[in-house]
Amino acid sequence: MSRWKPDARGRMIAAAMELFAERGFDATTAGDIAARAGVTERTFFRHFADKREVLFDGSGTLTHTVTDTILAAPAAVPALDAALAGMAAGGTLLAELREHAVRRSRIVAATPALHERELLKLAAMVDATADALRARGVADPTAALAAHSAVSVFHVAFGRWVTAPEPAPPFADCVADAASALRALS
Amino acid sequence: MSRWKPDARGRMIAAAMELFAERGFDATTAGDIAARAGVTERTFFRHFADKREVLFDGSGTLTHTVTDTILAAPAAVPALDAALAGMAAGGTLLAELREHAVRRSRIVAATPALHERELLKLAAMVDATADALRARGVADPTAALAAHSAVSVFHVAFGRWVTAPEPAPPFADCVADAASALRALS
DNA sequence: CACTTTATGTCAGTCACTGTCATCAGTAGA
DNA sequence: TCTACTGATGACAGTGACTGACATAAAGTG
Repeated sequence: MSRWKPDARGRMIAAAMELFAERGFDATTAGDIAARAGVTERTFFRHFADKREVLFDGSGTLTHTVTDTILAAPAAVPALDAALAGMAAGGTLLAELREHAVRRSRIVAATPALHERELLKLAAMVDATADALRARGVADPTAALAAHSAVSVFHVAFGRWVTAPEPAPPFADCVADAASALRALS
Repeated sequence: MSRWKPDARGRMIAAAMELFAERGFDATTAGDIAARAGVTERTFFRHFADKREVLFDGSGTLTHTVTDTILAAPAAVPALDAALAGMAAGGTLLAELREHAVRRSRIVAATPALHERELLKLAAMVDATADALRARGVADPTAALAAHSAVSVFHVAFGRWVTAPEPAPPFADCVADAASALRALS
């Protein structure tokens, strides 16, 4: 018998999602989340750098999947195509947890502070994508612009995917639609 | 003789820029800024929604210039071209205050919290740009993607413009360079 | 000259977040 | 088995961002 119940981190994430959905982000204190998870406020801040981060626990994994896919693409694949393949791969990660992704996105959309943090995570994805492209030999500013474009496609595709009525379309279809609209621009 | 010295807002902005540059954002309290500007902390928060906003006072004007330019473009101009024209127009606004823009961008780059807020302002520019394009009859997802693309070009162009050695190139040249790299992607 | 509006000061309060120290289960080594 | 040592947690005090409520007085308005 261990001293503490296991998966305190997971309990805090679940508690935060519930409380944010029930009362909203601003009306929920860090202490509230901690109490529902059965820990102290101090423990909450040991796991999460700030109150917003509790909703963005998987963003590192997502970005990692994206860059792995880009780096694994054959060298002949053009920059934008490689980046878009990364986005599609990241999407399959989300698709496994659609219910969670939808609930989470509703909470984020309802809270300016969380929306702002989401933009930071997307920017981190842009940077990581650009780094991966540079590692493939793509020069700036092409690498940066391809990364921006691909993440914009991901962003638009994600927005359509989470708001689509059930049964949800495959995430890859949303990416393909947005990508073709992007290519039609110029 | 008036009761208060005029332009409290401008004094607070100047004081914040000085203090952030001297000691950094985190080591500067709202009270410090207020004191240097000759007001109280409460007055600071009456003018700025939070400590970060003091560095983003002109962002509304910038976005407004962008959308005005987009709406004023002839109807025959394609979506992406209209959006890029808006970005170039916004750039001329910055070019008038290059010294300020450069100092400000250094402070923002050195502070994660300010970088995050800047992303929010860019996202607001994306939304406003997309709205302007929709008002021109551009449908989604094309409007959203053209807006994202144009603001990405602005972002990349701005980054190159502020870090360019003197004499600085015209902002419009930076936009043109980034735009042609964007078009070369697909 | 009243009356209102506007920009500020004052003060108390909540809450996000941090530093520090104590506690104690589990683990590794003597 | 005894003894450090490690790691996750609790307890607690402190700083600073931000808010609400009320007071004040210059400047505008009739």
